[in-house]
Amino acid sequence: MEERLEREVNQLHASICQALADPKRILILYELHEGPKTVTELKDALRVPQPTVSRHLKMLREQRLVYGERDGVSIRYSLADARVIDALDTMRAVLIGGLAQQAELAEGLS
Amino acid sequence: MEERLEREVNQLHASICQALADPKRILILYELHEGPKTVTELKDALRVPQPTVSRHLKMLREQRLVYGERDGVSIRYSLADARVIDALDTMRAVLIGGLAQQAELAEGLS
DNA sequence: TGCTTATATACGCCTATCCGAATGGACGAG
DNA sequence: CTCGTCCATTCGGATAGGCGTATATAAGCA
Repeated sequence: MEERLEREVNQLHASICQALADPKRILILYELHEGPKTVTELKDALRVPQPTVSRHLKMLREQRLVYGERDGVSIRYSLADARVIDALDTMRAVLIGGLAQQAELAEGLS
Repeated sequence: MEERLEREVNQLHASICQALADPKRILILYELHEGPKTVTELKDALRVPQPTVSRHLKMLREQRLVYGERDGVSIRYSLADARVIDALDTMRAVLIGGLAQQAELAEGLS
């Protein structure tokens, strides 16, 4: 049973990572880190069609990474947990580390 | 041009997150965090067919999250950067936070 | 009610990913 | 060299994700 639960938590863990596995969603999260924004503001900032933004927001909502509050005619989205940005920054650092290592290798070949 | 570069880095950022977006790969990374392991050891620990392990390792290798060194007849894999585990732990904390919030909501309904 | 703006969803298409089963390739023992 | 072990890759089918277009829902206002 503990086995079963652990598998499920792991599945959720993967799902939440999956939500980060798209460039546009990453951009959305970084945008929201600067403060709450409406769908229109996001679509203008990212230069992406509105349905695309909404679909990505839906996925982020389902993973509880963001939430939206109606504000008159528009809906203002916010980060649900700023730690997501920490995780993204860490992954970016790992990425840079990998690129540096790759560059060293290339250097060695010359 | 700066625009172009930023898009590319973002794509890589997403790719590296994509590598985390699978339960088995998450388990592999946590296993490797305990120390280097061979493919056979991983397949036994995760109770997964060997080709599956190899395919996942390939993806992790391509993202430079792990690397393998031949050790006689087997290949010993290691984490390339322990910070990946930090990021995973952070995401797991975010996940737990979301679940707690979900539980509060459910509580409120009773 | 009727119109406009803002957001969400549905549909169809394409691409990517996952898996299991089978195959291929590298190493060491004898 | 041959065999057995360990690991990697390929193939085919099923599933999921992303996008653009078109459409639906919701709020505000006349």
